[in-house]
Amino acid sequence: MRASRPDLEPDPTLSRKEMETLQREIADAAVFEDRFEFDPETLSNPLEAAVSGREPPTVVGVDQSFLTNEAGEQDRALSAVVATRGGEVIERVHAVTPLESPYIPGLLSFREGRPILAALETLSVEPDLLLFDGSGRIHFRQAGIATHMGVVLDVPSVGVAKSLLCGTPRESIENLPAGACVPIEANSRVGVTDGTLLGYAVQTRQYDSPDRHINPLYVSPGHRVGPETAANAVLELASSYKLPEPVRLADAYADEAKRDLGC
DNA sequence: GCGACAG
DNA sequence: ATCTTGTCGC
Repeated sequence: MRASRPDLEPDPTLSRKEMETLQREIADAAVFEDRFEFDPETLSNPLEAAVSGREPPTVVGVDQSFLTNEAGEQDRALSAVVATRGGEVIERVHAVTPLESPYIPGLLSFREGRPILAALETLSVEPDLLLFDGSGRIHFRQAGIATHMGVVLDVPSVGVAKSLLCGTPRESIENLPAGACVPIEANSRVGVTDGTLLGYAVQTRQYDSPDRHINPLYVSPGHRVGPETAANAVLELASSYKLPEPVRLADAYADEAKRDLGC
């Protein structure tokens, strides 16, 4: 698949100031509400799809690993993409590209965006929904990597982060029961009116015993998906593990492909 | 000036 | 992200 807005692609050579300006453009172009054709009830349930007479949507997970050179420094990114439909893997692709930018909190898409787009260009199926490891709207300028990629490709996307970049949970997120969702609202660190709903802390799994507990995921709209749909999609797609299946599979594939290259 | 900060 | 053993719980 190709970019529908190549002018908004993350350019690693931009100055920090220019990157932030581009992110505000991305946020302006982003749609943080449902605007897609597929039936969200059929995301991972083939039976629902059969009953509704529609084929399940193609959900694609994206993750990265990094390769080291002889000197022991990270010099390349490996982007892994796993496409699923009705709970089954239908295609896997990956791409290795040179690293062009360091990791800077808030500017992740300028480090990982190009590699991701390179991998997605080799994907033959058309994604109905893209899942990224990282934030979407939960971002200083409402333009996390899921939002940036979703806007550039104009495909519905969701951000799935393991820790909270910014924003404030409306209530305690300690030891939530499986299935629970707690709103994450904008605070003074986010460039939008305080209290704006940015996403949800989503508890996909939880231990039974009260001894130790699992932390929630932080789910936010990337593009063309509202916060409720994003949270429900992640709950729907997380069958047996904390991470939604497409992301978990992409995570494993990123490591597998890395090993096959000898680290 | 100080603190905070996805992967 | 990555470097890594043991350890707790089902």
